[in-house]
Amino acid sequence: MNKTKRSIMEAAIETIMELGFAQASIGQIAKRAGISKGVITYHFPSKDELIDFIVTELYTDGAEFLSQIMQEQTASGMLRSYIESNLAFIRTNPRHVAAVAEIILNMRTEDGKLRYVGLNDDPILVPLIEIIQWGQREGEFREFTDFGAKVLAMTIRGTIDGTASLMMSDPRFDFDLYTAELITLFERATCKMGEGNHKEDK
Amino acid sequence: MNKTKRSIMEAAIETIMELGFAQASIGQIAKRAGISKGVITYHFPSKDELIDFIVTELYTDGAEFLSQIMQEQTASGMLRSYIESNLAFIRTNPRHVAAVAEIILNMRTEDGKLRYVGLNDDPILVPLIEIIQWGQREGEFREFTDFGAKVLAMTIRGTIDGTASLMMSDPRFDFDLYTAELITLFERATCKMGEGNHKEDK
Amino acid sequence: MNKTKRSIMEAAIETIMELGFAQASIGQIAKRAGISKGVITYHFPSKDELIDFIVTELYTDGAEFLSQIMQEQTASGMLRSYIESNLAFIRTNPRHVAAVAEIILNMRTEDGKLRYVGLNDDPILVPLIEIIQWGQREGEFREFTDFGAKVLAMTIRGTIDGTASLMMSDPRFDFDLYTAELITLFERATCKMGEGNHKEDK
Amino acid sequence: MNKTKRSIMEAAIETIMELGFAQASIGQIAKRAGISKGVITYHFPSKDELIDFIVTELYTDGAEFLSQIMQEQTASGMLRSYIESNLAFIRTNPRHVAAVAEIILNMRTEDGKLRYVGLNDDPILVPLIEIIQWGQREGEFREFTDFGAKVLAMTIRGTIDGTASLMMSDPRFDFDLYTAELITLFERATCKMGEGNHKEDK
DNA sequence: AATGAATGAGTATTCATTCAT
DNA sequence: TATGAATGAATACTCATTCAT
Repeated sequence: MNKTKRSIMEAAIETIMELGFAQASIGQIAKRAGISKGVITYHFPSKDELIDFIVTELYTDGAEFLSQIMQEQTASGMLRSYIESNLAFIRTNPRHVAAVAEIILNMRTEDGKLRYVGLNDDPILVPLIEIIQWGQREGEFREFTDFGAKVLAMTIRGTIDGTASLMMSDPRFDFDLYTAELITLFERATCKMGEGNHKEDK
Repeated sequence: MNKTKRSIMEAAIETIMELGFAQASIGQIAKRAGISKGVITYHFPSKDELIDFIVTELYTDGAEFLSQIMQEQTASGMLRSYIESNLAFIRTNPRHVAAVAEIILNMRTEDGKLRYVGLNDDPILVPLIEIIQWGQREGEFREFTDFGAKVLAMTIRGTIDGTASLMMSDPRFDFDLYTAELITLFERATCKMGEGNHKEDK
Repeated sequence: MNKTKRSIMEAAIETIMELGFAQASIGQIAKRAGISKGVITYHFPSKDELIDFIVTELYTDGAEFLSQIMQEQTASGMLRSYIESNLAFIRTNPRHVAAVAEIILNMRTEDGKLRYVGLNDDPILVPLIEIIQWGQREGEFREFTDFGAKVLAMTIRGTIDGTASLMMSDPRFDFDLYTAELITLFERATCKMGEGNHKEDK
Repeated sequence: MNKTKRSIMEAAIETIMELGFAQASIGQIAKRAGISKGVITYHFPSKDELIDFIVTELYTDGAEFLSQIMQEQTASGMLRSYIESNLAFIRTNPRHVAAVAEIILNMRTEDGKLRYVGLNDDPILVPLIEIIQWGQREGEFREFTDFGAKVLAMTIRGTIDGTASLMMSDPRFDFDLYTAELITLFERATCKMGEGNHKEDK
């Protein structure tokens, strides 16, 4: 919508990727946007609000993109869909995703505490844990303790969250292959023994 | 050996944990060490050298600690040993490990490039990849493409690397249970179908 | 043109004169300019660039001022003109000249070497040496070895360069008289014996 | 006499020559002397006293060396002797002389004023002025106003004072030739017309 | 005599923010 | 809307000096 705000956001993402969050000063962002510093503080009363805008924008995009996940009939289908759609979203804008990851890991409040909830915090893991527990109840997945389900969920989430920077650091990164490998990996990690997974990874 | 240097290192680790790498200024570190800023620059000519000291010290400790991994007869034993010993090392000094993770993710050179090789860089993954390929050759593990082995290695490494901050953010963190769960998870992810792993994780 | 840059330059000159180059900190300059330190680094990205600006500005002014020297018909006229115009230029802005002399004598690069070519370096002496050699060829001046011409040139240049600080340390300094005395002195030093210089110095 | 003090002085001179006065910190001096900083402050309660020692030592040496100047019968002989002996002294220890010149030009008191009297101050010029006025009274030299005599004295002194750094910046510097050229130059500048100085400087 | 450790004031520079135009 | 100027706090680092050993 607001063209200037978006272009500032793009420049900020570019700057964060290039210099890291801590070095992404308003001056550097303005330089990359080809505007003066004042323009930024005009559109974003404070730097915090610019950062917030970048994060929120990604979450809004993400929520929309990911709203169609939960239409699978089986838990393993759901897990596959979860991984596929998350990675697909990352693929649409890896720079934005990677920048927000940088922000989340580094942005702090005045008293030094992380400003955004960690990537491994419960609310984020809930959907995954629910998939796992559903699969277990249905007999599709192996046994999991509550803690085991959480550990798996964290592993999956952590792997997904690492994808964007992985993708950007390797120009020949094969996204489809990577997705297939991860799905295989986590299907193996969840399935019951003796009951092979017959799916042909796309 | 050198008491002051170690106490400065401890204070630096504490500061990085509390405020994050970017906010861990010499002033803040000195305050936590209960000394004046000058003492730090006396012992470490530049902040970079202090950071380097913190990183190197951990690597030295780690190299010693991990030197006894490779004594298993089977690939799955080796994988288990790899995970166990890495986590055990993290357990000995999670704050130091977490601080170094912060450093590696954030420390940059003047031109904005990451100063330390990323956690997912090949050299770090090599031992893991070799274990996986060995298990596959021996018929212990399932089939892996080269890329598949690398993806698994990255997943394992990423999960291990996330442990320290996980451990510190949760005071009731059950280390043994977490270790067992991860071993189970990755044994499942590697084993052949139909040939269950019968080991009861300790 | 740029008012603030010029006022910063003026304050810097004043500070260098008052405290010396080494003590002329950005803080002191800002204090004398009645502005905050930030203004200086806003207009001059680094202190070196401020210093460079001060030096270059003087050289630009000087080049313009001195461009009309070389219109005399005789070597002794030229020498007189050289001295007169150099001193006249110093008179226009002795503080600036004296400050730049301080800078040239003291400004060093990181490795400790003088940053600006010395006042006695060849390029600066060339015009003077040419005048002397011309006068000798024409039979106006006495005999000079190459080295003798250079020594004389250094003496003349050194005397001229010392004028600004001389002038400023003595409030009753008589500029015209000083100029006349120097011209007499160096005419005597160059002229052939027995052929008096009959000019009445202005 | 005191070996350590002298070696510290030598190191200080070396440091001042290499880095300039402003950068000649106690640390740098200690490094060049191969001792710890503490040794310096042990022997010299403050840096100022070290500097004073360096200056005083040179003046003591100089006073002794120059005490035999005034034994010439004529003013022009005296002038020649003055120049010769001053240059000869500089030749004995050009580094010390150059370092002290650096000190005199840069050392300041707390309030920013030059600590040592300038090189062009009256007391230093008095002997030279007396020689000139004597030569004029005796009819050996040309007419000089009081101010003219002072200007000449300043020129001579300035030229002599510049010799040390000149000498050190040029490894092929020919001291004897330089001395001869200066003597010729200033004899010409003082002599009456028509009464040539017939000496052929070697 | 000599040393290493420690201190605190001072340095240039970076930067988010404010403001007048 | 947009800009350039200005501010003041914070940063890493330097250094003369003090002190215990």
